[in-house]
Amino acid sequence: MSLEQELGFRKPIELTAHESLLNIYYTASCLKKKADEFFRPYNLTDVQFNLMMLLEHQSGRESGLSQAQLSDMMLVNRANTTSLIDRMEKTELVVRTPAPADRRANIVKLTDRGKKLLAKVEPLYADEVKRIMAPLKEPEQKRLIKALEKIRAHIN
Amino acid sequence: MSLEQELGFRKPIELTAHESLLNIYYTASCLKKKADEFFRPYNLTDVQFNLMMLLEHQSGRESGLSQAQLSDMMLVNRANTTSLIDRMEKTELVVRTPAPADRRANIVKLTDRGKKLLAKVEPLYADEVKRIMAPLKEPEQKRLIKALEKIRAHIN
DNA sequence: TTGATATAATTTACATATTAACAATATACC
DNA sequence: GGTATATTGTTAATATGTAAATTATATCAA
Repeated sequence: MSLEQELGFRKPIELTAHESLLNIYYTASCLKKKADEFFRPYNLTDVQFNLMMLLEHQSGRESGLSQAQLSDMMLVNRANTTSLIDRMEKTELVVRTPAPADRRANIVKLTDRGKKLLAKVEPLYADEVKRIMAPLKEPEQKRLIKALEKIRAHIN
Repeated sequence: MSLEQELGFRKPIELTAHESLLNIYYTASCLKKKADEFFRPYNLTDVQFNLMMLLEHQSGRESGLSQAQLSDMMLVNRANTTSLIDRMEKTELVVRTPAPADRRANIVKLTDRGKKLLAKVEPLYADEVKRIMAPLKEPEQKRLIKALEKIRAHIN
């Protein structure tokens, strides 16, 4: 179903480039809503889950990532990471520990509770993602990824 | 450039379906950042501009749309539309007028100031959108749109 | 007609995003 | 070594998104 139909537009979007852009926005928004719904029973948000995934799968041998590293990997600024981690410390999913080599920096680590929750939710999340993307076969997904990479490369 | 490279991931994303999903998210996020930057000199946000576009191009002969109609077309809920229009009334871009046929409803209309600003910004915005989407030729954009439609159709 | 239900907008509480300004600490260079 | 500059994280102000509860008004159905 086209964007115009889904949103109840009375007139078509004239510019294909604009229609492409709005489709990317709108699809991301639909995916986010679905993700919110998926994570709610676990008292998690998609952003919090994403941060836990980064800590689990992207942290090196030292275990844990600095707030600046997390900010970069999540494409958000540092101010936002501060309050996100504040909330996640309150629910005991992560802890801040001082960085041994840099007294300005915090290393963020998963707590045992965070690790346990992630271990439970992650396989269910993977199944859900596979289910949602199933209408596109692997080569179609690869083409989609390439197209989006081309656009990002051209934004700035 | 791949998502992993752009975000400085140390390990690849294993699931193609997950990589597809993250690419949609991150591309939308990059586009949003670019849009924020584009609209800042006009004291506008992308959401405010989108609402003005809807009022200009999607409202019927009566001129203006109810807040509920705007909510549906913008993918945001009514709570959010209330505060968005509050802000836009303060900056005198839109006005609320009572709906003649339904005393519960407000009809939102562009002010003269709103119309003038839109007339100035819209062609510049169209150029920018064309520029950003230029790396994808028309048929590639159509394929991208179809792929995103397929995903949305399968979310729920 | 009335009583149940639905819809329009608002309010509240909260999560997440931005920028700008700031303090503390590192780093680079003369 | 000492100074200029950069980086890390925090705070404050603001914009945007969510859900849930509330008020006012419409609509449907017995």
